[in-house]
Amino acid sequence: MTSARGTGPDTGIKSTDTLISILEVLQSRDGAGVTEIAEELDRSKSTVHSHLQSLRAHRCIRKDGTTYRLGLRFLSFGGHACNRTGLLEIVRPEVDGLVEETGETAQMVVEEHGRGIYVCQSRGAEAVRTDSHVGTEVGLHCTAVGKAILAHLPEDRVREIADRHGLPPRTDETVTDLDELFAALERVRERGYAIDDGERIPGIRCVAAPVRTDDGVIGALSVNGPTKRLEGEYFREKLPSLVGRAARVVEINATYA
Amino acid sequence: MTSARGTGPDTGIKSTDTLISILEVLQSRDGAGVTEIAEELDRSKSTVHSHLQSLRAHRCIRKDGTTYRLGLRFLSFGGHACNRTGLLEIVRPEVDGLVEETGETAQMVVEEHGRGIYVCQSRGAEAVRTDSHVGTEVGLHCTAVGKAILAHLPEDRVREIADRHGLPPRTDETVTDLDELFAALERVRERGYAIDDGERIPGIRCVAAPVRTDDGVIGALSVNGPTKRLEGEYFREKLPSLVGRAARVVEINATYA
DNA sequence: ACGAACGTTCCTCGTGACCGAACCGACCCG
DNA sequence: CGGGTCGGTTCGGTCACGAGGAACGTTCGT
Repeated sequence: MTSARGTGPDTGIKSTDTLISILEVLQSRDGAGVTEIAEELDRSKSTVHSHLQSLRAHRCIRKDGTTYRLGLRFLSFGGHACNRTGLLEIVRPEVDGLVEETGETAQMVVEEHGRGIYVCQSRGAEAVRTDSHVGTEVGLHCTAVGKAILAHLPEDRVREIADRHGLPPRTDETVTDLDELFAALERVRERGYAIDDGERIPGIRCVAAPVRTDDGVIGALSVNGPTKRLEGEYFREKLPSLVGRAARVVEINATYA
Repeated sequence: MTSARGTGPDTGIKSTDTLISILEVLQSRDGAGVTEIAEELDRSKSTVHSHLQSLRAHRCIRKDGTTYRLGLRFLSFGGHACNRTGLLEIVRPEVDGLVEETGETAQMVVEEHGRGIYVCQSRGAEAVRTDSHVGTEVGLHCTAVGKAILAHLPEDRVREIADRHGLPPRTDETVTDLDELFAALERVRERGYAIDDGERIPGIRCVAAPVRTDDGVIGALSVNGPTKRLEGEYFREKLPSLVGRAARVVEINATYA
């Protein structure tokens, strides 16, 4: 069984391990007190307290009364991370365009360390409210964006990712078998786009197209919405063509920038 | 002069100090190598290296060939930080609305630790390209959003912030005197909105309105654009009324959520 | 007014962060 | 091809410093 000290890897600088585990607790609870964190991580209150003090001195967390919360400084770090290539500038108009054309939710997801991260999202007026937003992490095997990305990664890379993160089921529809996943990826390559039919959230369908440059896949664009609105010819023909076109525009702008 | 060990405070957990200083270097350079970071921070290569290894194991940074870069995981932390109240959900439509009405750039800025951080931004087709994006940090004294926020903070809080961060000049127009700043804040309170006329970036004007709830100011909304398009009655009357109306909508939705 | 629960401070001990130096591999010269 | 340079990576000893327990202060609720 895994150690009582959270779930993170125990490697390199130990203080960093505890630091990150504290951040993870803050993230999972939307803020917490010293005792709460200490118990969760099975560490002394004083240890947690001094870490929190240090993080606060660096403006990484904020203290509202007696509860500590993640700070906005991480947005600053993260913003730099995904804006360094000017990617957002290129992506936003296309994501907004997809929302205008469909009225649903559209987003751009980028792969990093075998996980998908939303870097841009736009929601239509009638769009369903999901819990996802910029910064949300998703597994690659259970989302359309994920499969669109995986389909264009080298096979051993896919195995490595599946090995590292597993294929945890999110709903009854989630692909949990590696061979089955590879078959799905083959279909994605044939069609040029990926779909997710309730594999992450029941009742939610999603169409995604990969965004590829000379460096390989840099991410995927997608539109998602309720199954009842996304069906028939619209779901099978129109939506893939809209998403695909947007993805190609991003590709072109990304390669000449 | 300042110490050779970066600029951060030396308090609490020392490893955290070095960790953050490394992140700061990565941020300021858009990625860097081990040696480069070690020299910048005046530390041994091995120290920097083990920190980088550790950060990478936690998916906080990525390694492209031989250069290390900030990772998207920070977006995940930051996203949680600014989305916990559902604020973004409320703000985005208003920011987008302002862009539609003006064609310029609009944004929401939130104060934290005496600095302003962009949590939402939208750019019109004709909007000027500035270097700001979600996650960008700005000083409060030299921006319209900042002054809109400061104007509704307690006076001692303002002094504290000015004391901590100073009033560094960004352009010839920047307010650098504390009394002058207080006078400006008084005008902001009278008018209900704040302006920035080239105080941060020459040739760029900005109109901002505070967003206040029972908890105090939670941030400010603003529109900015080139001086030549933002002038006369439009700048003095129309724009403030548009921005103010959007801010009030956010206020209402934020208090009943 | 009392007790409980929590955040904060203090102090002591054992360890892990730091460094220097050696190692390795890539790249660039002649 | 071979030597040199520049970068990243590995290794082991040392001593500052982070961990932890206990005591203290404060803020609740009753």
